[in-house]
Amino acid sequence: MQNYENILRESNIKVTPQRLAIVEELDGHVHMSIDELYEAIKKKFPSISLATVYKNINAMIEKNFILEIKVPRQKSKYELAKAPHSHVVCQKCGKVEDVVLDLENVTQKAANLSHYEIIDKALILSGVCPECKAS
Amino acid sequence: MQNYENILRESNIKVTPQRLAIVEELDGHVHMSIDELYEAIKKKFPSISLATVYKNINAMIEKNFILEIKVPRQKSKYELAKAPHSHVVCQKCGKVEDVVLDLENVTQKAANLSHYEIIDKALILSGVCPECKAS
DNA sequence: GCTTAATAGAAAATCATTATCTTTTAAGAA
DNA sequence: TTCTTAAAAGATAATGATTTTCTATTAAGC
Repeated sequence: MQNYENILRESNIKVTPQRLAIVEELDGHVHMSIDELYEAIKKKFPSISLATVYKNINAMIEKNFILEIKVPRQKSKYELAKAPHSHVVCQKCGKVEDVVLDLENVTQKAANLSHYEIIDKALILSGVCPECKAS
Repeated sequence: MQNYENILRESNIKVTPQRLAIVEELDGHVHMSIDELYEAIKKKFPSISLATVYKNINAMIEKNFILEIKVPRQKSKYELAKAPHSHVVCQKCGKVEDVVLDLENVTQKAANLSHYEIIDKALILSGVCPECKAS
């Protein structure tokens, strides 16, 4: 696990134990919903408020330190911002995983067709994960 | 505009004037949020309930007749299901537009990497539309 | 250690969506 | 066409999700 205290400070995010806890949870679990985060952090900070989790998540989203993943048929999941990547989601068990894809061509094509200046890409592929396929 | 009455019937969706109104609105506007739909339909059916709009949208989503588009930083938009395509969204004015892209290679790559069986794809590209770029 | 602006926490408020209940209606059968 | 019935509409309440408000606490620079 990295030294998130300094990374947060460099991003101009005031460092609080609650925020560190959120970041460390995300570091360990990669993708978590608000409820999963809240439950996990309550173990360290039993008195933390759900509103605090929301406020901190939103603050860190604004600083592009955390990303929100809007998953079909699920509540959003959150992850630490890192190298751009896409997501696969299992329609059976709900699991979300990263997958690194080159979207350069597709993005270029989209820019040409739409005349938009493309800044961000979000690709979510839904299907069935290997475990659910097997069972 | 198509004959949605028959298309709905073929999809085993009971045809009501309210449902036809929803479908016709979507046919005319392509992408609409719940609130836009509700406001538009109230002009034809002043007594329609927001709950009815939700219930009908959800019923038609279940029949794969309508699709939900989860847009970053916005409420979901809805569209009539048609040939698969992707979306571009303007971060300034919020407009959403269709763009037809070939995701075959990318999907294949994702399946290979993740070992998921991919069933659905959702690609949203965010950026700045030509109009907002100009102004 | 002091100062201050930002944050945490608790609770309430707001917003979004779904459920409940009664009345109405679409659609097939008679 | 009328009858029958299950489904849908509309009104409202309930639930769920997220944000706001307010006060006490605390991080961080001086």
